[in-house]
Amino acid sequence: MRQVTSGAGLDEAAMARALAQLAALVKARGLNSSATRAEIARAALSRRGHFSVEELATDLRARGAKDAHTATVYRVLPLLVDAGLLQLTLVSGKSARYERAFEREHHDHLVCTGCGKIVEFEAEAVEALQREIAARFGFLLTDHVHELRGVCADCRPGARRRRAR
Amino acid sequence: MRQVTSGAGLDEAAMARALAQLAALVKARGLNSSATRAEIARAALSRRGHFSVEELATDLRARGAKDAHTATVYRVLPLLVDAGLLQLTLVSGKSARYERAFEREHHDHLVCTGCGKIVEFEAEAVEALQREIAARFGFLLTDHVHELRGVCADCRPGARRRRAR
DNA sequence: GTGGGTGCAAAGCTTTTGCATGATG
DNA sequence: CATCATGCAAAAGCTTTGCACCCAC
Repeated sequence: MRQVTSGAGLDEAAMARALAQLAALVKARGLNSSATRAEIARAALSRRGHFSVEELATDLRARGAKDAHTATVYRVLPLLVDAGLLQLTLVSGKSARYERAFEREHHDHLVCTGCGKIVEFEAEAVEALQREIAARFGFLLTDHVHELRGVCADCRPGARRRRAR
Repeated sequence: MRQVTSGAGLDEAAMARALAQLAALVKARGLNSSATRAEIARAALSRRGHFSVEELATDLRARGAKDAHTATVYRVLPLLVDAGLLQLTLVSGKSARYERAFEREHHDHLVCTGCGKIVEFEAEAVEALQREIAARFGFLLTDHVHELRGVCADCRPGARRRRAR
């Protein structure tokens, strides 16, 4: 298994590919195009790591001019997920969190319950087992949630203090 | 890997053991005993499968007499989890769902997105890999969320599409 | 012009919290 | 009687929805 990094943001060419992919879905569904939607997509894809709807809405507000309202963001995000630009992650916790999925490899999460640190990893052996399990019960696997929770080295006794957060 | 069944409810002896375990935690924490709390524990342990807080509260109301209020159920459930009687599960979805953990073996879930069917399975190989992954990053694993989502055989038309992750 | 998209406000749900009252040790 | 537990109501998130208006096709 190996660690996976969030990597840098998308360059303009990649951003264009992402928007094209979104446009394709929009067209396929017979929807209209929209500057606001594209703006939300840009903001979302510019984010590093995991973000909440509220954080994204704040970013959009900071971009000045056109500020997409929270309700609109809520309406648009599922579309971005369907378009493969984003994915929903880190299910534990109250509010939904997203992260970029476009031109990123699949990965799961290891979260420290002490400091909140998140390690992203990819383990093909686990993926294979998941497919095997699903097949064994006659399921066609479409998706999965896999989050490991534990205490990282820094947050364990032996290291120093443990600061709340 | 193998399937795990919810099994029948607890018999009276097991119920007594569960309540004793809860009492032990209560004592350890210097809390008071309480009939309401025991009643909530009984109702929760009598449930089959997965249940929401609201469903449990309804059960309690149906038991007549003493009806524990929803707020109380919310307050008590975490204690039952800490006592090892229940565990939080099926994280996808809006509201929290619990299931009995007392005298049951660990398992994860395979959920059909078509009909909602849930298969509970136990895969030691996956557990081992999870420990290995955590160790590799210096984490002490305390918990995990692992939910596979797919479409079961009954919900798939004879012609089968393809959609792997 | 028709139908989708968005801003805004209000509603909806689930969960948490404050306070007064009642139970426990 | 000093705490803890509970009922009740109200608040507090997070997310969805209704409606009027705007924009794309």
